[in-house]
Parts: sequence; C-alpha cells; structure tokens
Amino acid sequence: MKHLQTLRYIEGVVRAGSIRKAADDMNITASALNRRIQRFEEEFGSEIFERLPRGVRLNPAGELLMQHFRTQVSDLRRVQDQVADLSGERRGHIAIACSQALIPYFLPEQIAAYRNEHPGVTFSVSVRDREAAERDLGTFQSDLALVFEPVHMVDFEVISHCPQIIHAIMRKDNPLARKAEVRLRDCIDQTHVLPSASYGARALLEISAKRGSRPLRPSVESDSFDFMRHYVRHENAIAFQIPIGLNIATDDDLVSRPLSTRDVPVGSLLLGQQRGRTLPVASARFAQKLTRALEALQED
Amino acid sequence: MKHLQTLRYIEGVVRAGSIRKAADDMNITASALNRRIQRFEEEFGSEIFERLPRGVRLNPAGELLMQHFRTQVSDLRRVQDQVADLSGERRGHIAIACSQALIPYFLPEQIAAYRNEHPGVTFSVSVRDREAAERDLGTFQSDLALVFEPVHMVDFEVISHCPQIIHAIMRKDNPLARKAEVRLRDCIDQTHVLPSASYGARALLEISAKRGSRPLRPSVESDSFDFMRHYVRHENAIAFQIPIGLNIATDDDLVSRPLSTRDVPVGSLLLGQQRGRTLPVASARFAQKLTRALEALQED
DNA sequence: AAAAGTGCTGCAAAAAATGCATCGCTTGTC
DNA sequence: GACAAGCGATGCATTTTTTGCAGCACTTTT
Repeated sequence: MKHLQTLRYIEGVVRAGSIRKAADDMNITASALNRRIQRFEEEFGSEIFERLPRGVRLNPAGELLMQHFRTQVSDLRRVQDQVADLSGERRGHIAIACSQALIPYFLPEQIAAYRNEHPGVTFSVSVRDREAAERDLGTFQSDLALVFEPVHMVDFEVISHCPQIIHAIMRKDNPLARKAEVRLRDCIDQTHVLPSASYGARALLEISAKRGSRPLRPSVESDSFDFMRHYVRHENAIAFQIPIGLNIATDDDLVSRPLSTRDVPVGSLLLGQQRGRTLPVASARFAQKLTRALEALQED
Repeated sequence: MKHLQTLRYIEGVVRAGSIRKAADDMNITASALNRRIQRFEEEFGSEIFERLPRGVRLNPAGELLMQHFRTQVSDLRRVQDQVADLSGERRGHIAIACSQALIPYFLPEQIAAYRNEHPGVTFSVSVRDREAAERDLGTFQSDLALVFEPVHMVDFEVISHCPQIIHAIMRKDNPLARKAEVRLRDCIDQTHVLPSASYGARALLEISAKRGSRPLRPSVESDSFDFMRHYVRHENAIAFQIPIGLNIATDDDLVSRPLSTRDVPVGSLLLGQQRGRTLPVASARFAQKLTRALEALQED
C-alpha cells in the first residue's frame, strides 16, 4: 500500500537506529530517506525522532505515532481480508506466536487441516516464550498467541483455554513408570532436568516445590524441550512436559506420567490476542477452530 | 496529511457521485483523479466503485474501505492531539452534534468556559435531530452527541445522562400558570403546539397521550423550539420544552411548569459517542466537563 | 438525430522524489 | 591534540511520478 510507504520507512529507521543504516537496509539513499522524514515531521506537526550523535531514536511523540501506524496497517489488512471474503475466496495471512510444546504435533496438524479447506490462507509460526509472545501481539507481529501459563499482561485477551497437567517424562525402565501418576517429590529425588526460567512449566514446578519444602536441583536446564526429551534417553533422568507436546504412541522407549495434582496445580494453555483488537477474518476463524480443537482435547 | 490524499479524493467522489463532478469540486482534473482511483484500486486489490452510466457508486468493498478510512483519519487526529498534549499545549478540535434545546444556554456556556481554560481548542456545533446526531457519530463527523431521548442505535455509547422533565410553556396569564405542576390532559384541552415527529419530546408526549386515550391535536407543528416559544406569545397556547433549553429569569411574559410525571415519563438527555471509539484528548476532557455539568444540573 | 453526460486513455508538461557530493558536527582512537 | 569514522543535513542535477489537455467510446436525455 503505497500511501504507507513513508511510515514503513520510519519503522525501518526505528529498527536500524540510524537513518543511514536504515537507508542501506531498504535500498534508498540516506538523503532521500532523511528528507522523507523531515517532510513527514513537518506535516505531522512535531518531530518524531531524537537526533543523537550516533543516530536517531523515537521520542514520545514518535512512540505514539508508531503505535497508531501499527494498528493502521493491521486494520488495513483486515479490511482487505474482508473484501477478499466478499468475493468468496478465503484469503489472508495468520501470524502465530506459540510455545514450543505446540510445535511438534498440535499446530502442524491444525494448520494443515485449515489450509486443506482454505489453501489461500498462509501462516507464519514463531516460537516465543510467554512474555515475547504477548509482546508480539502488542506490536501486531502476531495475530494469535498460544502459550502455557502466560505472564498475563494487561493487553492479553484470552480467547479460550485448556487445562494441562504437567507430565513427567522418563525411560520405560524407570521405577516410576509403573505408577499411573507420580508425586513431585519422587521426581525431585531423582536426577531431573528442567526448562529454563522463562517457561510456564518451570514457574509452576518452582511454586510447587517450594510448597513441598524440597528445592528443585536440576542437573540440566535447557530452553529446548526437544533437547530435554532426548537427554532422558541418555541419562536415566526425569524431564517435564505438557501433554499437548507429547505423542505417546511414537515414543517407544520413553513414557510420560501425569504429576499428581495434589503436588502441582493444573496449568492452563491459553489462546489469546491483543486486547480489543478486531482480528482479520482468517485469524478469527482459525482462532475458532483452535478453540474447538482445545475443547475436544479436554474431553479425552 | 499527504499520505491520505488519495483517500480524501475518494471520499470526494463518493460525495459527488461522479468522478468529473468530484474533480471539479476539488480543483483537480478528472483524468488525474480517475487515474488515482485506478491506481488505488489496483494496489488495494479490488475495485471499490461500481461504474454506472451516470457516474460511480461505492460497492461493498468500497463501503468497508471508507469505514476504515474514516476511523483512520480520526485516529490520526487523536494521535496528533495526544502529541500536542505532550508538549503542554492543549490543542484540538471538538465537533458536537446536539439537539436545539442545548443551543441557547447550556452549550454556549460550557464551551465558553472550556475555551477560557484552553484557548487552543476549537469547536464546531451542529444542530441535529436525534437520528442524524447518531449518524454523525458513525461517520466521525461529530465526536460527541448531546440529544434528548435518542433513538439508541447500536453504535451509540452513552457517556452520561441527565433526567429531564418536559415543561409546558405558557403565558403568565394562562390559568394553568397558577399550578406548580400541570397535567397533560389540561394542556391537550387547550390550544397546543408541538415539535415535529423527529423530536424526542414529541415521541414522549405521543406515548403519554395515547395512554391517556386523549389524542394530541396540535394547532401548529414546528421543528424550531424557538418558533414555538415565540408563537405562544401571540396565541395563548401551550408549548413544550425541556428545562435545559429554558432560562426562566429572562423570559418575563412566559412561564414554564413541569408536566406531572404521573402523565409523562421523565425523559433523558444523553451525552454519547461512537461505540468503542477512543476520543481525542480534548473531546474526552470536554465530555468529562459536560458530565459534571449535567450532574450539577440534576442536583438543582 | 443531437446534445450532454459519463469513465477512460495517449502524450507532453509540470511537479515531486531521488541520488550524489559535500558540509558541519560529535565521538572514539592513536 | 590530530585524526578518522560515523552521524544528520543540504544544494543541485537527474529521474520518476503526477497532472493537464484533448479526444475516444459509450449511455441517457432531449
């Protein structure tokens, strides 16, 4: 959309931190870019950048403007989607920020199913910790976020949720594998590996362990659930994961057992969007689909 | 704001109904305007006008676009106001649509008081019947509406309200003037003049008269409360008006008496805005001021 | 059949945006 | 303390975009 070109340039400058760098990034001369900005500031009625010796930075007016600009772009996209919807074709792009647990099974399946019905819709999927996911919603870099136990910032609006009991992952030959559900203390007594601090599961486990007055002593910490799962194969340890990221059938040498809810509270997987935002047609429908899928999951 | 020029042109075309007329109105050639529209439609990805033999008209896609455009313009203005607010100066423009009753005393007083504190803020005041007032909110032609008994469309969001008892206006020598409050039937028995059908007061009176099974028989109908008040001076008749439009002290030969609430329900003067919209700084503050003023009125 | 209205288009002129070279300034380095 | 490197700003020639004019094809009204 050409009439937003200047604002896109400005966004580039914000990212690059200097006009020259931004000009380089966006295949334009620094002088042309500089003058676009000057012209814009003049008609906008206020400077939007602080001129620093090493570059430029948004001033408060600029921050306001960028917020406005981002909603504007997102609104325009929504209108275009609605128009495409009028003529029968379901078109659009859906950007999702999600936790790792959704990556292996849940999201690929859901997206493939949706794209089977609406091939015109494209997707982008970004793995984000719960805080970054919510931040992405705020800057319109993602339309939807699907995260476990989010930090719950004010601008996060819950669309639907799904309870998830944290499971312990272990080798089949582990003694705990014989029980239907395991106690947290039994896990802690063994060698255990934990997700790093930014994850919801970790927060939940920390709280529970504190209550049980037995501290967590992770042998290994990682921000990759994949790594932790593989690690358990090599050292006979306990890892933790929420069931939506597990597919019991395919893992032949590992098993998962739910932690007793007497020890660890049930967590929530939350689907959310930016508060108050009207989502594009495609995103809204996909969110409905996810909601149904999460409900179905709950009934199992 | 230059980057919205094309959209302003498009709005002009919508108003004029044809490209040539619009081009004339806006000091540009028809060909230039035509090509702007074509270029825009191309990058927008869809036609927005139906080409008719006598001109052009928005198609559904165009309607969606215009709605988007109007919110965009309004949002931009809000951002600019906020920016002006940052640097200490209170600036902005407030557009108000209101009923006639607010014109003589209430609004002039409120606006003057506000402008005394914030001389940078400008106002536009449009007299609108309750339906047109609500429509103005929807198209962003007004920021605030202040109307008696609005039709209450879905997009009208009430900011505050103030009960208003309809008063009968009569000459001092009218026998009814001796009572503290008057009955509707006594008014109807005399010669009476009524506001036209689009007014809230008329609707309220009609309902009440129907309940009392005595029909209204207006000798004169008018859409000007001013006219009706003056008319009463010439023919000894009864007119009706809400108290906010009256200033008892200044009218020496006329008096007003409240209608009994046994006959006519108490009406509401409502201050409202477009549902869900974030008002510009100045408008929001003025709305607060009006709210306080309406509350003070209620305590008298 | 003519007249008046519409949207659309080829081409030259006008206007706007861009690129290049350069200035003045601050910062970090030798 | 000189110097180089990096920054935003600016004058000027060049390129790109937009505009205006004239005229086309078409439909409705007279």
